[in-house]
Amino acid sequence: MNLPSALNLVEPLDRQTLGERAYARLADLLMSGRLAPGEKLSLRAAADVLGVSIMPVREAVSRLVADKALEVTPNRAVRVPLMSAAQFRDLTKVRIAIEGHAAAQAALHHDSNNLMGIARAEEAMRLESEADVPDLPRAVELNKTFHFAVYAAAHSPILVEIIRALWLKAGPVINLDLRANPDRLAKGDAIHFHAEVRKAIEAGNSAAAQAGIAADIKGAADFILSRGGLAE
Amino acid sequence: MNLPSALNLVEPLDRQTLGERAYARLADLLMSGRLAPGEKLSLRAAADVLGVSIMPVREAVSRLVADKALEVTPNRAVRVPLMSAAQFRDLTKVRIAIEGHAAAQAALHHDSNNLMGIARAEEAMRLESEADVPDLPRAVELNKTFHFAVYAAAHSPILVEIIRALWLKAGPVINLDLRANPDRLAKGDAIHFHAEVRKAIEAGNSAAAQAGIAADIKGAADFILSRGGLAE
DNA sequence: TGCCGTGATCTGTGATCACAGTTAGACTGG
DNA sequence: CCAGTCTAACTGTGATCACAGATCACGGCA
Repeated sequence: MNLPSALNLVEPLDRQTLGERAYARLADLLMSGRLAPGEKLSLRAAADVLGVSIMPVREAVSRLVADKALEVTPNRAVRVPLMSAAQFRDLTKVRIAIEGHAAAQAALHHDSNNLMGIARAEEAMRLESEADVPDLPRAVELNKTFHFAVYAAAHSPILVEIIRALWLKAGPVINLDLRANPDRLAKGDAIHFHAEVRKAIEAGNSAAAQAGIAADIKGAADFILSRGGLAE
Repeated sequence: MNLPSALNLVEPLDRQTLGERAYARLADLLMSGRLAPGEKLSLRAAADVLGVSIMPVREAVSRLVADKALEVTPNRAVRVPLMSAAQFRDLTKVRIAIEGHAAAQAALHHDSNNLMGIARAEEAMRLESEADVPDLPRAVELNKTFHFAVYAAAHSPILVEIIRALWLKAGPVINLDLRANPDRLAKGDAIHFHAEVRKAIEAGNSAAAQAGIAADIKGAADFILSRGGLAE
């Protein structure tokens, strides 16, 4: 190991396996709500769309099933799980606890990079939602960007990973709805809470950051529940 | 659906897939620390041991990799991840936050069934650790039983699932060590904290339940860290 | 008209094969 | 005795095939 000396900046040639890419693709579909609860997913059809054999898709799906972001029914059919109102309430409570905790940690442990990322993400989403004709899919994406910018500031990879898994479950329910209803975005609740969270984190006020995230999550969840589209 | 009339008590023939069984087996090995960090795992060898082809093992492993309970190195070798001290501290902090939260919820939402389960689990582990020659693997198992009896009392399936994933990561580090060192078990810290947790939950004292679990987790983690076996 | 058998077609699961990349060890040349 | 090379045995990944079970539409019987 004596010679190279020069280019140490060669990144290790990210050899992404097809399975990983398939996973990333499907996970994105779920998180952004383009796959609706109850919707079925055929391995072969998905493989066809992705232009690969079913093997990579199988790996991706088995991961998502492990995360309970997908489920395979006793009748051998893969679909995105239907969520009962009770389950959704449970999920929301857990999200408030964990994401709230992450926001509080972010207020305590952030660095300047984090602040910049959070501020930029907040502004991007604010601009989009104040546009005359907001691009809803883009708003959903920007909302995610903002939240994860906050959580990244907690400097806890494990926490971020857990939250990602939660979003994988919540995405189909929440974002499917948001896509169909510009109303709530226009109302500006999310924008308002996001600003509060940003200011709280900048001020190092962990309790306020936690409360802001909790209010944001609860607001969206109550909106979904009030529309009564959930089973049982 | 008019005719059967007779046996309504036929359980739906739990068709467990080979992949699931392989997953359960490997997950158990990890959680109980029988697979040490850094240890390599060959798909074909594992398939051979389990008496199946490599397909079910592949599914099981890809799930565990998704959970970061296993990892596949850039050189194509699956192994139990090595954990740095920093990562272990992060994991411990997250565990304290989440499992503490679950214990607090358990104190608030438990029912009598839960109390019975918790009391029974606590006693079983106390008896084992007070034996002349404690069966360490069994003690590890009973410790897990107790903790999950507590978390089940929170009545939040999602929370329990998250904690399970955390134990999958912590198992190899913590239980490998515990298996080799009866000292800490004999010292009785865990037993002491468990009793406190049980009493707190029975009394509906959420703060005390949370503190007890936190102390239990922190005690074990500090013990591991003090032995300095972790990298970096 | 209403119901039930039936077969074609689809499902996920599992096994097997092919392949490229890695590793370890014997071997060779200095 | 050590550095280098080459080979043989392994690794996970991906594709393909085989199969049992589920689904659904068609058609005939009541």
